[in-house]
Amino acid sequence: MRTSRFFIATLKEVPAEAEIASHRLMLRAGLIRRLSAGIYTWLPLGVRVLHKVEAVVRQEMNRAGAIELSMPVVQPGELWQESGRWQAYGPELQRFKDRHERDFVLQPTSEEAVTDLARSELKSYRTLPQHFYQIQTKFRDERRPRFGILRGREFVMKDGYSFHADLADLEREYRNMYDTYTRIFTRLGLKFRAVAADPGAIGGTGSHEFHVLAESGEDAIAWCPQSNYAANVELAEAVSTDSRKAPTVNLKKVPTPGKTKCEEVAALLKIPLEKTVKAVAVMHDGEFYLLLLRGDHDLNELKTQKLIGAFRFATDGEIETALKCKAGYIGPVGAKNVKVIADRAVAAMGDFVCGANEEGFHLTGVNFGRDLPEPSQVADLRNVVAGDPSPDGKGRLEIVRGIEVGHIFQLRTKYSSAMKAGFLDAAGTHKPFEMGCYGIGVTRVVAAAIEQNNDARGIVFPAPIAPFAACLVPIGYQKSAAVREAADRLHDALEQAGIDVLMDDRDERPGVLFADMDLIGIPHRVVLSERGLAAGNAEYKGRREDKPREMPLDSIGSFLKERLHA
RNA sequence: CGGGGUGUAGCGCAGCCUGGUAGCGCGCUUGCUUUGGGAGCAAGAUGUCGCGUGUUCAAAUCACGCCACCCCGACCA
Repeated sequence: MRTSRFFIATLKEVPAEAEIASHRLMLRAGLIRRLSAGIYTWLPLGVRVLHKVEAVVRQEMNRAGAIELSMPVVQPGELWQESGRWQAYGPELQRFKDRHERDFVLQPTSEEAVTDLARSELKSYRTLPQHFYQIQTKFRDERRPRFGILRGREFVMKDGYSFHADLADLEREYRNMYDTYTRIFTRLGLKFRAVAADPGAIGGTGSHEFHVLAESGEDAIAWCPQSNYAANVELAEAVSTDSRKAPTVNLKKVPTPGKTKCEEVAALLKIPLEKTVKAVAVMHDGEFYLLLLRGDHDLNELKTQKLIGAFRFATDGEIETALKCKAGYIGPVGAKNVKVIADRAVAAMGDFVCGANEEGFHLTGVNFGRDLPEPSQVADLRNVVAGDPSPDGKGRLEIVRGIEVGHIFQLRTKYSSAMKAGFLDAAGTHKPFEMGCYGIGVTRVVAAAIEQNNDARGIVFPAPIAPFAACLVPIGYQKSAAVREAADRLHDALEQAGIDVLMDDRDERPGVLFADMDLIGIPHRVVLSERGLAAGNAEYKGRREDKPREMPLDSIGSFLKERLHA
């Protein structure tokens, strides 16, 4: 391919809308353009990258025994009412009516459509197992689309759905997909990690997320280098190995005017933050709860919800009614008629500091049993932090950030039951399908890969997803017949050898050509110049390398081939 | 959805406070020069100043309303 016949749309200046590296670079390199909030056009260069990712995904899915199909983006609302997701989904689900006033949705995933297909086509255990997948456009009306392609409203996803006669077979396919995903992300050249996850709104039991590791990731992952345990922070169990020590000091009320945060109180009293306890006030079912956490710990809302059910934070008014004290100075001591749940770490504390339930005062030297009753309940309420013991007991946790690019679930019979989708088993009894579902954010993979692979000059594409494998930069193509002839010949030879090469034959100064090819992130670069050609040489440089190296022109082809297959 | 911010040429921005001729850099077009890391000179083209209403002799500029977009939070997979 020649740039003169392609479409290069690089930008020298950075569009103001882009905050993170991948978004900035995708705009600047001319991979995408924004059409509306969270909705992007994929330019020719971007489409090539997208197709490369799709090709790897397709190959590995096929190899794993899944079969590709394609389901409609527009789906009847009826099906969604049947599964219950019409009600369960919030405004994220894009609904609309057709001219006959019938309800439709834009698919955010396709459980309903595929389950509908299965119930009419898969009627016997003999037709099982079956795994259908598609690579399709999805739409979710995100409350806040951001980070360009990373959290857009329209995106491309590989979504696969498997149907099984029993749980054992579902679990077999689940492991198969775990391995397949591991192969896919490895082949894509990404640094990633599979982590235990919360099944969330899709429902079901077992679930793993695949995260590309990147500073800008929206998710926090707890992992243990010693054991390779990994879980989303939402889910990772916080274990406390401390045990409570006997009280050594007396209870004392100290003035802390204006100090409402644990950090401020700790600073004022010159004590470590770990000696303070914060009380988080929440409401559930009209009942007032005080959740006790160590000052340096954060509430895990997911764990809390699992423990007490759907809850919300109490308003200042509710706090004053329940405790007769302004928010900021509340605590468990003397709290009447409220449920107190202590985090495990708090339950192990002695001589701690907490709010006195009196404006402007805190208590020091607080001890359970002596100064207040033991908490009515002790539970895991907090997010794990770096240094916590790993829940498997084999080391200490680190916290890394990741971008979720894949998620596998065991749905079990959530959809098949709701939609009466089942089969006859060998004994002739009707059973609902055991279902699995497996997603990969294809467009998100592109952004995540760039997030993980870039430098000051631009994108550094992993070879498997680079829009072109190599670029050819002839210096003075439009001026020098010698350069032109040599470049044309090399370009054609490389293409014939099956190498995806982009020759930059634009009439631009060398600096422009170099800068663009670097920005676009093509992994291998060959430069031809009059000077080099006179000595029979070409010049090679890898995108990650600093210095180019000279080599004989006629060895470039075989050299590149070797590099590409390395 | 709550809070904050921004809408002026394809992109990045100034002008607005203090109302009166629409500006700069990049990009684009043409010509000449230049040609190994985003060239130089010269000449040009490009604007419903987000939309609407109002105030005024006069609105990019002031007021009100709306819309779009961005950021933080909440929410969500």
